[in-house]
Amino acid sequence: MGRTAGRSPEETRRALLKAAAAAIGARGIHASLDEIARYAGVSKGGLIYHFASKDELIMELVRTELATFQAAMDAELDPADTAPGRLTRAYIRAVLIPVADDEVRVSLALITQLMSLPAVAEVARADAERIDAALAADGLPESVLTLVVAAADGLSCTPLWGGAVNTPADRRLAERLLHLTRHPELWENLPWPPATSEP
Amino acid sequence: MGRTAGRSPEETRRALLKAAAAAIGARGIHASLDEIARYAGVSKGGLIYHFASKDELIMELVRTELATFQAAMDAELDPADTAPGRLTRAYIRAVLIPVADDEVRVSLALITQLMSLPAVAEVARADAERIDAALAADGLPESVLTLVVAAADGLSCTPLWGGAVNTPADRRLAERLLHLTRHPELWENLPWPPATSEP
DNA sequence: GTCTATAAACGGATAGAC
DNA sequence: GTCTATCCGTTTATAGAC
Repeated sequence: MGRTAGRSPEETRRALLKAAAAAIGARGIHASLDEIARYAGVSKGGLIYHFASKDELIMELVRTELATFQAAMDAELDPADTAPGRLTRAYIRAVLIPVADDEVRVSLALITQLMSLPAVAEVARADAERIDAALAADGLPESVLTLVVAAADGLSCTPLWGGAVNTPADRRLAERLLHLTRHPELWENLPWPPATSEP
Repeated sequence: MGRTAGRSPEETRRALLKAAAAAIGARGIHASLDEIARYAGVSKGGLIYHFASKDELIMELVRTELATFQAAMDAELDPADTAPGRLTRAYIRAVLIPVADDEVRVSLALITQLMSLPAVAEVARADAERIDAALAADGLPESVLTLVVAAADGLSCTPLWGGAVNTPADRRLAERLLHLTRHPELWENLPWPPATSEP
């Protein structure tokens, strides 16, 4: 798809990154340069002109993906919301945004494929740590934070196993998670049994 | 590792499947037959004797992995537990079993690598649907089921992003999830706001 | 039942034409 | 700035020896 003529280098680069995301998400990390290039409407030689190696293309793709999620979180941050948990609420909303069903699967497949490369895993780990630290400093009790983050992550990764996303039940749960971040005492004050082991 | 002589065909097959799981989990779906074979202590030719093609090896591996999870769930089913939610409790325990930290990452990497093959994705989807149906018939209110399954899934997939697993907070959450399956009214009777949209 | 040798295809990357 | 042609290493799979 896409023509060759009349495209700026920037546009070509973007087209190549988009093609790489689609190809790798659909066919795995070993989608060939030839495939990616053709999907972007350029030749393999043309791809190599823009990205010196496959590794370079992939690392750029990873940086783009991580930046995209960060941007989504920023966009979901409500400026009017200054209560504890505001960042956690943005995280929940950001994690559950891409409701375009099959898109989720491709996106998850992409990131997991990318994670199989050690260099990528390291970058992603550092990024995850950064987000975790920010969430931990968001003013919510740890027990509530653990719950809502785990549940949001769980909802977002069901397509990994082929499950459906964004069902009515999922949306209702997401709303309740958001509610809990505003009223953490609801969860904390439930009559929990005493912890079973370790002091 | 492992000698060639004095091994029954069944043992060799099992060794090859185990080697394939290790190699693919560690190095991706394109771990070569040569690597897998050497890891199992046989030659590439020997591998091909037992599995006619790489696809056949992989599909067998997938069937094995899915059966292993099912077996874990069965093992976690408490015969003395006849209350509603017994299957869900087994699911939560099974999902959170492999506490051997780095093992989780390899196992998750394996399944996501395998999922990049369409044939595998189809088999896994059918299996997930089967489990979902069983859980839905487990006698828990939908809202509680959705919560505990999502949270358990979320806990189990954090290593995907490089996060730690089985932290004290995680274990505490897991216990609370199990508790909720025995007392679903705790969750249901919380003062939730009315649903925001759709009738 | 397993191994060696080899065929056939494919992948990434380079050189240089246009 | 992009494409063609090509090299070279790797991979799957086969044929046939042991």
